[in-house]
Amino acid sequence: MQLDTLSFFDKVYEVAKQIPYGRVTSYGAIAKYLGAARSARMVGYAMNGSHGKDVPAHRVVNRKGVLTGKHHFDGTNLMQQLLESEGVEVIENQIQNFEVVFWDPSKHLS
DNA sequence: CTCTTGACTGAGG
DNA sequence: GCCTCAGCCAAGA
Repeated sequence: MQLDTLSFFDKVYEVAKQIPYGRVTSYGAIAKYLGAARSARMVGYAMNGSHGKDVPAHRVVNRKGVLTGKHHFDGTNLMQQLLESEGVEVIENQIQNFEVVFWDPSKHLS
């Protein structure tokens, strides 16, 4: 995939789609992988437009493993349910065993 | 071009 | 560890 021909938003989507089932990553990790480590906010901002696409936005959380973006999903706990259905334990918007389920794109992708 | 908007992050207290 | 502040920067108006 030629990321250089895509807009920043599209790059984020491409990486997000690579997140394995039952794993999660952070906005900063994605940004870093894209070579824009200072644009973590943009990653989250980009996810705003991820609706309608096959982007697992629920697998992207902030560095603490907190579902900061759950408010952008339909229900109040839809994001949490999606994660739990994948085997990720979530309590009060906080991912449990975050270090275990964390998936770093810069380490798993070429 | 300028200004605003953030689903963030790291540093400092 | 928590809270607050400031820097970050792409996209859209």
